[in-house]
Amino acid sequence: MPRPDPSLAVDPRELPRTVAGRAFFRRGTRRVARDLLGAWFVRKAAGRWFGARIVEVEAYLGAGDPAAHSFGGRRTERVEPMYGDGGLLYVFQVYGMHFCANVVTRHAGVAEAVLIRAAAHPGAAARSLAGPAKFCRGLGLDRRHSGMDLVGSAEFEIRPDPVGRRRVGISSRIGVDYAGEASRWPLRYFLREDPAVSVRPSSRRSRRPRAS
DNA sequence: GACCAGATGTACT
DNA sequence: GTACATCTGGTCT
Repeated sequence: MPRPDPSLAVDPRELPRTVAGRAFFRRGTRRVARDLLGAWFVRKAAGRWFGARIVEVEAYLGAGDPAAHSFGGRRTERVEPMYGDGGLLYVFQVYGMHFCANVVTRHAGVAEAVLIRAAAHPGAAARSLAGPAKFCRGLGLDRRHSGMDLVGSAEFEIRPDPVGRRRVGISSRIGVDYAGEASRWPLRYFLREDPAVSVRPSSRRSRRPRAS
């Protein structure tokens, strides 16, 4: 079981007090996505606390969203956690070597989720969590965590930012060109001017067509 | 900034 | 069997 990066250690006394409960995750997916900005993703492992502050997310809107793994009601073993109750973790592997973590939203049977694209930690290099796979690597998340609960868990919790939302940027989602029109939907949310945001507007690359 | 390789699970034929 | 993925790091210009 991969461990969190030691540089992501946190002092529980310095985290926001409130722990997100079931109701937080059962709200509308875009609402949850925005409210995850600034929130701390916390993992307790080996008797220590680790975590990072979420600075960039994307909403995936279930059966009606061609970019979502649950598009058209697709229901396979991999995506099953998306059909669970709000507050579950959905972790999947891409490109054979990377993992991406999502927070499941709404209620059981509605397969929507929020992808965590980037986070930050005062003790870690500025861009070390700038990307969904980097976030998973930093926190030691992989497929075995898919389906775990972020509510009432001994290992995971989300602590929303009590300060409220700061300057939020909105754009289209990254890396979903295969989804056609839906790739332009404004479902990516990020904290403006945070150095850990994974893709800067000026450096976004257009996806190359896959070589055959 | 642009381009490319990497390594394998997952979905579908 | 086959195509491709909610990506990253390195190289080259």
